[in-house]
Amino acid sequence: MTPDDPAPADGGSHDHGSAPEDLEGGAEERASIRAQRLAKVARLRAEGVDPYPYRFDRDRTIGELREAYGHLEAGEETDDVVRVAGRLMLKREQGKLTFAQLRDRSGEVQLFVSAKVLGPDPEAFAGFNELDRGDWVGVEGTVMVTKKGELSVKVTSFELLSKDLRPLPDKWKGLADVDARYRQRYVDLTVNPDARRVFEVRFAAVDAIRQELRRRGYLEVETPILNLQQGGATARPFVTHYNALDIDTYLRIALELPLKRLMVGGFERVFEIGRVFRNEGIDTRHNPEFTMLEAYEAFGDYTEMIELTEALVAAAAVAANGTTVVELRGQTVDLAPPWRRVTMVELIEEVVGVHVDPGMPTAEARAVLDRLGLAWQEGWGAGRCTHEVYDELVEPKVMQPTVVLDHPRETSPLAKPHRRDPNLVERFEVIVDGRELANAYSELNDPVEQLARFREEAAHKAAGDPEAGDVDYDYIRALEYGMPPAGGLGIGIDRLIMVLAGVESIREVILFPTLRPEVGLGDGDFPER
RNA sequence: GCCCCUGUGGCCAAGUGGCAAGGCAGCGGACUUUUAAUCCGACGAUCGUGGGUUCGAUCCCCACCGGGGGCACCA
Repeated sequence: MTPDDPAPADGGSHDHGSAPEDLEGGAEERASIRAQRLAKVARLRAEGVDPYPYRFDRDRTIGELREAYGHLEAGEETDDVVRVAGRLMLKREQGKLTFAQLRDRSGEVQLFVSAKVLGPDPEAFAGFNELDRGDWVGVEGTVMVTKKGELSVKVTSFELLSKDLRPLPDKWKGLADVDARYRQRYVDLTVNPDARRVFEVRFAAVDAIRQELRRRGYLEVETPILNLQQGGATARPFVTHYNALDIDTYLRIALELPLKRLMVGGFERVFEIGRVFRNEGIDTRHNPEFTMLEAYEAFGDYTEMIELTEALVAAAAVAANGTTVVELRGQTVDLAPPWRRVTMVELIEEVVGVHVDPGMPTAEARAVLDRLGLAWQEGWGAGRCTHEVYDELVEPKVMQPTVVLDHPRETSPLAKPHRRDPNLVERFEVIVDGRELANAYSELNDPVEQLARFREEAAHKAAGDPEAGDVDYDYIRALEYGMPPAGGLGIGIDRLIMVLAGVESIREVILFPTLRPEVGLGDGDFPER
C-alpha cells in the first residue's frame, strides 16, 4: 500500500458475506465466467479454504529449477521435493491425469498431476481440476521428466494462492486489441511474450546505464519534480497548484538546472534518470511523461560526452540484446562505437546538397529555405534557418548512429559558445534511425551570458510563447558562485529503448502510457461483497 | 485542430441491406504421458453509443465516444 494512503475503508474486516449469486443447476452454464468463478470462491470459503491466502513459501524459482534439473533424461524421475509458485497458464485434463503449465517470473514448468499421486483424498485431484487457467498456484512435488522429455513437477500437494476471476485472453493469439493492451497492461504482460520482452529490454538497458555511470564515478541524485519556475528546455509545462503555499508549480520539463547547481556545489559527476513532463501532443514518439537521463561531468567539455554517450548506448544494447546490432524497419544498425562524427553544416551539404550555415547573412539563409520549399518566420536568423534544414531534411534520413556536432548558437540557449566560431555552440546530437537519441553540450557557465539568454526567453514568454522559460535568478546566483567547466548529456530513455527493442511506438516501451479516460467501466461492473 | 482507418460474445476473428460463420476460453461427458492435447455434446451477441434513410440496418448516411496511423503543432 502507498504509505500515505488513508486507512482502508473496510477496516480490515475479513468477514465475508454470502455467495454473490446462487447458481443452481443449469444456471451455472449460462452465468458469465466471472460469476462462475465468484461462485467458486464462495464455495471454497464455505469449505474453509481461503482463496486469497497470505503467503506461500517456495524454495526456488522455476528458472532455478530448470537450471538444476535441465540435464535429466526423458523418463527420469527423482525423489527431490521442490516448492514452486506461479500463474497457471495452461491446463490439459486427461481423465485421471492432468497436465498444467506453471509460470513465474523466471520461466515455465509443467505440472504433472496424477489422481493416484495426489491422493489419498480423492477430492484433492478434483480440487486441482477446479483451478482455472490464470489462477496463482503454489505446488509441492518431485522433479521428473516425462516420456516425451518435458521437465515436470509431479505434484503431491497444491494451494490456490489467488483466484483469477476474469478469463485470460486467447491462449494462442493473446491480446491483440491495442487499446486493451495499454489500458490493461497487466493482461498484456501476462499473455503477450512480446510485451514482456520489450520491458525486459528496458530494465536491462536502464540497469546497464546506471552501472556504467557509477563505474565512472557518477553520483545518482534526485531533484525536484515540482518546480517554481519553468526552465531547462523549451516546452509547454503542466501546471498544478500547491495548496499549502497557495502557489502554482510546474512539473519539470527537464532535469538540467538542478543538476548544474550540483556542479556548482562540487559534486563534479552527477546523473539523474527521471520522469519529465511536457504538456504537448501524443504520438508514436511522444508521451506527455517520459524518462530522461541527464549526466554532467566537471572539467570536461562536450567531447567527453561523445565518448560517454557511445559507451552508455553500447552497454545498454549489449545488456539488453547481447549485441550492438539492431534491426530497425528492415535495416541493420550497429551501435558499436565509435560513431560517425560530422558537423551539422557538413551533414546538410552531404544529405541535401546545399550550403547553409549560421554565419551567413540572414537573407541568404532564408533564400536557401525558399529554394528548398521550407517556410521560415520573421525573427529567424541564419542559425534558426540552418537548424530548420537539418530538422526537416537531414535528421529523418540518417539511419546509422551519427554524432552531429556544432549547432547554431541561436537555437541553443544553455550551451557554451563554440571556441572557434561565435555563430555556433559546442553541442552535439546523436541521430539513430532518423531520430534524436541524445543531446549534449559544453555547458554554459558564464552567469552574465546566461542571464542575457534567460531574459530573451522571458521576453518571448511575456509575448505569449507558452514554451519559453522564466528567468531563474537563483540559477544565475548559483553560476555567480562559479560552476566548473563541464560537459552535459541528455538521453531520451524511451526512444533509446524503442531502438533497442525494435518497436515503432513509444507506448510500447512505457508500461502505462497516457490514454484518454476509459468510458463505461464503473461500479455496476463489480460485485457486491 | 484536420484527414484516413477502425470498434462484431471474456479473447481472436469472418461476414452480408433480409434469422450474425468459425476458433479459443467457459460448461457437461470420455480419456493416466499431454505439449495450442484429442473426441462428443449443449450454451453464450442490445454487432461502440445515439439519431437518420429503408418494408427491413451489424452493413448505407450523420453525430458522438474509444483506439490506431498520418498531417499540423511540438523537441
